[in-house]
Amino acid sequence: MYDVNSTKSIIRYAKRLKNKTLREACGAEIEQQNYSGKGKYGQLVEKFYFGYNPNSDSKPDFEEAKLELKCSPLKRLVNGEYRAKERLVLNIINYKTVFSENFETSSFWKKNAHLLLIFYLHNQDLNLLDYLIMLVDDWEYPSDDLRVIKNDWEIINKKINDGKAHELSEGDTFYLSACTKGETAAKSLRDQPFNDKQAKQRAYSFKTGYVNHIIANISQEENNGVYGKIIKRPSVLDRVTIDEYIISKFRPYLGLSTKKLAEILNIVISNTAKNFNALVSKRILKEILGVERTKEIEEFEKAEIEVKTIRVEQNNRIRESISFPAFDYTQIYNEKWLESEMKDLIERKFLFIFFKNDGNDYILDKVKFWNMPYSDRNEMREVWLRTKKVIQTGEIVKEIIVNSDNKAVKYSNFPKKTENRVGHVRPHAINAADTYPLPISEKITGATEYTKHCFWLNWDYVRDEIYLK
DNA sequence: GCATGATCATGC
DNA sequence: GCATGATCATGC
Repeated sequence: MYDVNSTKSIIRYAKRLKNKTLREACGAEIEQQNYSGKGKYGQLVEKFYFGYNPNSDSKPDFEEAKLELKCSPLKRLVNGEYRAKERLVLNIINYKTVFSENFETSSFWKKNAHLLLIFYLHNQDLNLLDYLIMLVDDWEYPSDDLRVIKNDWEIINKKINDGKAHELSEGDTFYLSACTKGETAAKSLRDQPFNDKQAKQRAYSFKTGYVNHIIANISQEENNGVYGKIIKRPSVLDRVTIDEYIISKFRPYLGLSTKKLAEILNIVISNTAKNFNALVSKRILKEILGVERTKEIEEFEKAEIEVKTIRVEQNNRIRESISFPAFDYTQIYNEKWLESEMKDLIERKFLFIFFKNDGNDYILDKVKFWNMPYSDRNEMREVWLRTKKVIQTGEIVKEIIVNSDNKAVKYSNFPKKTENRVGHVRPHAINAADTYPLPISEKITGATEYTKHCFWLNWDYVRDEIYLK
């Protein structure tokens, strides 16, 4: 089979799984398997392909070869490409011991310095024994990634040392994050060393964006050049962190108008677009950070950074609240908050680019990385729960009013801006006829679909908590 | 002036 | 053709 002392031998043996299913690759005994739960696939591979019993040791799975085995699902996009279905969850963070660790000697590094990765194509219609294994390879971190990951690890450790384990968020970090682990909030509470408050159990994980980068590397898709890097030389990150580096790149352009910036950076965009500033700022972002126009910013993709462009008026008023993508009513109906798309979204790291009105034009004013504090995420949870309730009851329409243009305007029961300091729900569609299906028919109208809506961050929240802070 | 519903240009 | 990242429009 393979030599447990030889990294090469293990990897070679693992690669034979490619283009097979577990049913094909393992003996008949796998048919009688009796494993369950989320890590089931990995357990089956360990037991029936590699022939050892799964453990939850602090050591790597292949101790002698210092290799940690990880199995993770892929999904297929409409255009036929493959992407990570979810983040890659690594070892659990033991709040009581990690605070005294150094990165180099940490439980994270001891276990995960060298990964053996098996990516299979998830398909909810199939038995998991019949999932097709698409990619198998080992993974060691490129030096620029490793610098970011080490800094991420230190950010997480600092928060635990500051007695803020309960406030940890995926948005605190770039590639390596502290993701929640466990079915329900109550079941997963743990003690932390420097605060009496219990904290949700969390595990180190690689963000989905970072896993996509690993996949692209392994399958050598990256050679077709979809990504452009900000960090050209990894040693840059010896002196500054990645966020400091990015902010410093903006500094020479602060105070310049969009018009001037477009001129300097040779950007031609018709100014009739509602997202004119956003398009300009995206282009500016790439020009300033030295990324080709046609390419995506690699570090932003890996860290799943949400870029938001904001116009600020002279009196600091921000005219518009901040939208997110339209949500799927049925999805929210079936989700729990902890596994919800919205929780994922607001736990992300944001890059806010503020343009301020100086009377004539909008001036590049402030550039700021931000992620939502713990208490505000809890408020957003209330907005989400209220939204879910409205969908569940089917009581969506509050009233329909015919306006002066003889058009019917629908008013909903979704959470309003006045109800919550942080966020609200409003339409986000091409027009009122642009809808998504409802899981429960609308009570008053009987409609089975409803105008697309999304969650918004309140404009005054953005002003007070992000722009002015 | 603000809350809330409606809508638009762009790019993939 | 549709999602995205926004801004516009109306009425109180």
